[in-house]
Amino acid sequence: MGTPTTRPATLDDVARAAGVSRATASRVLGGYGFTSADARARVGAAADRLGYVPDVTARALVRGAGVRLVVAVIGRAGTVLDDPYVHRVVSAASRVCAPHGVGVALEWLPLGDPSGLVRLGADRGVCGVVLVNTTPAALAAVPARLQGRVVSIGTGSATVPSFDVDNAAGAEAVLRHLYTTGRRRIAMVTGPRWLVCAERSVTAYRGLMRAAGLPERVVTGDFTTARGGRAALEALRRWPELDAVYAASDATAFGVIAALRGRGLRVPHDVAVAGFDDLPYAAVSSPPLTTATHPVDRIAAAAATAVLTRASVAPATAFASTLVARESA
Amino acid sequence: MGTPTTRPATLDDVARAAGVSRATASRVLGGYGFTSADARARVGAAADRLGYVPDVTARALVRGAGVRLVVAVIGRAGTVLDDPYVHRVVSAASRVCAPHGVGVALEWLPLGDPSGLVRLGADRGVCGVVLVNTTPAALAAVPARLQGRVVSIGTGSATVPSFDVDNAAGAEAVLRHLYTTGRRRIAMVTGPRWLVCAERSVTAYRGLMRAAGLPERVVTGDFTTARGGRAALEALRRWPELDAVYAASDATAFGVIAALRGRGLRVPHDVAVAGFDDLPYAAVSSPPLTTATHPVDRIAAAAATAVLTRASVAPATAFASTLVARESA
DNA sequence: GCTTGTGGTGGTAGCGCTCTCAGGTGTGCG
DNA sequence: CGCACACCTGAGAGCGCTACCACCACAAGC
Repeated sequence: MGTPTTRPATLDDVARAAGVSRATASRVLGGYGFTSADARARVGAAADRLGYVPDVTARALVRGAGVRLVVAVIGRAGTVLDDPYVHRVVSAASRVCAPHGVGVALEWLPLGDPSGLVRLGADRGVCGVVLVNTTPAALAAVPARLQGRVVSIGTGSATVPSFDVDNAAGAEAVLRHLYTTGRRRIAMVTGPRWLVCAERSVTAYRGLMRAAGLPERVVTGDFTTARGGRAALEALRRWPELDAVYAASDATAFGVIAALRGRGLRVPHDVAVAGFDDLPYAAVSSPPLTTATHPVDRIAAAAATAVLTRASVAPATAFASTLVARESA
Repeated sequence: MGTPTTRPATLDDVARAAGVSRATASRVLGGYGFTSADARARVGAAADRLGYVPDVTARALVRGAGVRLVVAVIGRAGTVLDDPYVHRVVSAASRVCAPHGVGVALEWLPLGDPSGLVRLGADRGVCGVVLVNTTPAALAAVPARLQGRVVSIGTGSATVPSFDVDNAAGAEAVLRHLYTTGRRRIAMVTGPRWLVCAERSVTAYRGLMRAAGLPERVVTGDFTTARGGRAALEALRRWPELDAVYAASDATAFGVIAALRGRGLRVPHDVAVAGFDDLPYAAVSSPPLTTATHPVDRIAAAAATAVLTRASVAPATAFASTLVARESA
């Protein structure tokens, strides 16, 4: 339980209480090297009698391990940090890191200038980096010292393993649903065009449309609700006949729905709308949004785990995305 | 800029390059003690020529300062960590901490058993704690070593300063709006009853109803959408005549609206619904939700800053909440 | 006997930093 | 001239921990 003393117990205290040397106590607590059953018992007992908690700071110092994981978000402006997507990444990473005594820091890497990575590479406090919204420039800017400590959510590279949702499969599931429910004049509102992983959805959309002999109708979005609304109006202007919109994110879809309604169109009766992400609100929006799942928490947890354990991981891990058919499409 | 060497530069490297002792370099970089203009110039130049970044780990070790801030969420089950509210607290805290080389860790303190605080008190890696969803039990369990390093979002105590939204003012703004738009049979769906800060809204509601000579209609909720829906049905059963619902959170309000519609009632024509939080989705929901602002980001940033700077702060800081009148009420 | 393990232990050198302390060099003043 | 004082500097002692290394005891093999 731990006697509440003024000063937290140190390894020395534990060793002294157990009648062994600091080295032996360290071996027992660290679980390495040879230790007798007797030593293990005594050190263990002493440790939890004193409420011993290892000092991650000292440990990191001597191991050169670092003490916080940086979630580096690449984007156009500081506001990308407000994206609920980023929130979920940070929370999931934090939950993985907490038991290791590792903290999480959220940082912004301006789009086109990922030189901040150099500083992160020089910072000994950093035990690893999770890149969000990867760009080729960022991948190229990863400093040598960080090799093997950087992972990416989104597209990776030979040296940076990636963890991502299977955008193509998600897009296909949604588009197939639109098709089987009779929609043929389907437009897509994309994510930001510089985002490699967002482009995968567009590629999937184009491929599917072509395969079905349907015309391609693409409008650029940026994952936000506001832009989604504007994109919907543009789509309507260019293709007044459209009967479905596939939005690259749920937030976009909400904007699309609001804009369509503003034009007097009924969703899904006149125009079906589907999103991507399956945000919590998607289930309670009006109408409830048809979308595809995006297991951000599992993705971020896997990414953080990979950094923390430094285990060798596959260069690219894809997480399944499945259709959630509700009422908007 | 920093020449990309294999090993990040240390203070020794900087001192040697500047031709001064480590102590002088430390004084210059740390900005304390006496330093000559000459020394300052040379050390500064050497530092950024070498791309020197102080090792927060070593610094924390010698200062006994800790290296991560813990956001401790008190709640019924592990799932409270998925609350978007918590996400925002973590992100805002992280943004404040990042420049200091401090990470953020998210932890869950089971409701009724805040003994985890004892462990945090023994953990030298922890530089402070931000308590979310404070309970009296948690306030009492704060270990001595953590005194002055713990703040609370929600109600505090003599030793734990608090930062919170002005629930009462927010509730009043919303209820006044309902009243002036002609609603008289107003029910409230509350937050969790054990949450001190949530009870402040209920108290405000009761006071206002009483002052207006209106009957009090209170149903217990827990801030979730699902519970909001069930609470709305219960309210409808008990008071079929009601013409407005004040939900203690936007998430609750969404559940309420969905449930009311399920009963064939129109919002706001038959029943007005207002929430509290002003989530991003509130602006695009259908109908757009009337609610009151909850500046979580500013609150969390202030809380984190207080812990980090250890400056003396007022025992309780309230952040204004203002009405956002949209269409649901 | 001597070697070569095998299982266990303690001494101790740092990791990179901060900060105290003992000095050193002026400058002003009695 | 002596003394106080302000300004500046470097040596060095650790912060708590890990891990390298030397050592010891005992057993087995030649």
